[in-house]
Amino acid sequence: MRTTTGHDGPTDSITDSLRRDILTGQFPPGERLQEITLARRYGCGRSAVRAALVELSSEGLIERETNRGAKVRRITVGEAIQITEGRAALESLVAARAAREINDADRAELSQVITDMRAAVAEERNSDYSDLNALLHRRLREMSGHTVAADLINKLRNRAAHHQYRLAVMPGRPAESLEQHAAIVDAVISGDEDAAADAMRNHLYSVIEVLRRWGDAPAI
Amino acid sequence: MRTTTGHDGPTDSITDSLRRDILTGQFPPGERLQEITLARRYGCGRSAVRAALVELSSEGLIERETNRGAKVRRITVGEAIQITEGRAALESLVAARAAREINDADRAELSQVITDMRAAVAEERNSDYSDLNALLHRRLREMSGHTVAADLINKLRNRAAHHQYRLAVMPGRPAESLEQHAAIVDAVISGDEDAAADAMRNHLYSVIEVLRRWGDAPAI
DNA sequence: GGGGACAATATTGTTGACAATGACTCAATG
DNA sequence: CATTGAGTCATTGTCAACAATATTGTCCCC
Repeated sequence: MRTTTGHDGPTDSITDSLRRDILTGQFPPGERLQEITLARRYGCGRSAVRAALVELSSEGLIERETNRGAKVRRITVGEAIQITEGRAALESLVAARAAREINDADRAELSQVITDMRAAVAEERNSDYSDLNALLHRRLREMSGHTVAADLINKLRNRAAHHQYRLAVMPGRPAESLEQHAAIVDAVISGDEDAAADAMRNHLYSVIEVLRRWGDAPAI
Repeated sequence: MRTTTGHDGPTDSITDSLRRDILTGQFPPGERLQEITLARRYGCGRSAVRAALVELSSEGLIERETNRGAKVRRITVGEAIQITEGRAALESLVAARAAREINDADRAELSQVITDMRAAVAEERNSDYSDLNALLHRRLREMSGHTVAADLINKLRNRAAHHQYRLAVMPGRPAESLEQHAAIVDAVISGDEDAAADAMRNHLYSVIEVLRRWGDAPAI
């Protein structure tokens, strides 16, 4: 069951519901997050909401001022670049580790993802490509077995989610990033740790290049 | 004023007090953190304690289970290695950025830190050397201007603090790490981004080497 | 008409009580 | 003697009321 408000009820924690609603844009950057309003929205008391606000604040998704409430954090392009630089450092580590730990089943799965990506780009199914993109990065994190880095990357991805989204709908961008993803998978499959790290870093610094071009002409 | 319990009162937040008490070993790994006990200790209500627990949990310092309370997380050697690998990825980014942003005042300051380090090692003032070590890394983060990476590194350092401490009192270790720190500073001062990143990575992977040797013979 | 003091309102921070959940004790039973 | 069950206890999760604080609006005086 999924309601139109975008939350499933008390099955998952209020923190997860609120995080999802922020990431999906139900609460745009800068929006005030009033405790009593959120409590009514999610059908719980203020304490649960407060716990969620504390947690999301430490994740960098919202900012809280004492006695002045919480609001959705507005991520500048400059900060999005720093976030992606951090991701580049950590995801290259993860890619190298995945190349070391790879097995045959994982090799087949990664190849399949690239195949699906090519199809999605060819047929201009941008949404599917975006999903496959997330899937590829997630599976690489899982294969690496590096839980510490994987956890940090997850939080960083969330923080820059808005900017990442704008990237996915940029004309010509999927085709460009497809080749970078293919290079990453090639390196991981062949077990070349250094090449995997380089390919991943190269991919994310190309993302940074796009963000930097946006820096001069901010949109939305 | 500083009491024997090691907290200053309500001047700083309960989160900071609790974090400090965990890092200084007042609450050893595995210790249960009971809300009502902490509330009495810090002279506040349970809600403030709960907020602190939520935050420290997301920092990785404690683990919380629903309806079962919180306890200080026990960091295995394996996890300490992963944490240091993450730090290596992020601190090498920071070192490179510091090398790019360096100015003359910072150059003089970094040189002075190395000079002080040499003196501390020569006179076997291990505690002083440890402080200078923290100072050097912190100043490099500040000079880099990379707040995102600096923040993540801070949290990672906290998580592995216990293991780092054991490292500082290891015989012969300060002398070894001194040369690595000197190499980092040399590269940063000369503005060579790649060399700075390499030197920092080299330093932290030498830390990992020590941790790995400990893995076979865990102490304390 | 403008500025500052002051009251009114709205919102967060805190406390205390109660409900819900899990762990433990101990006896009864096979 | 081990096991299972009910009952008890300790602890966390939740809620509602109250206090503290910031914001807004109003009135008076200049």
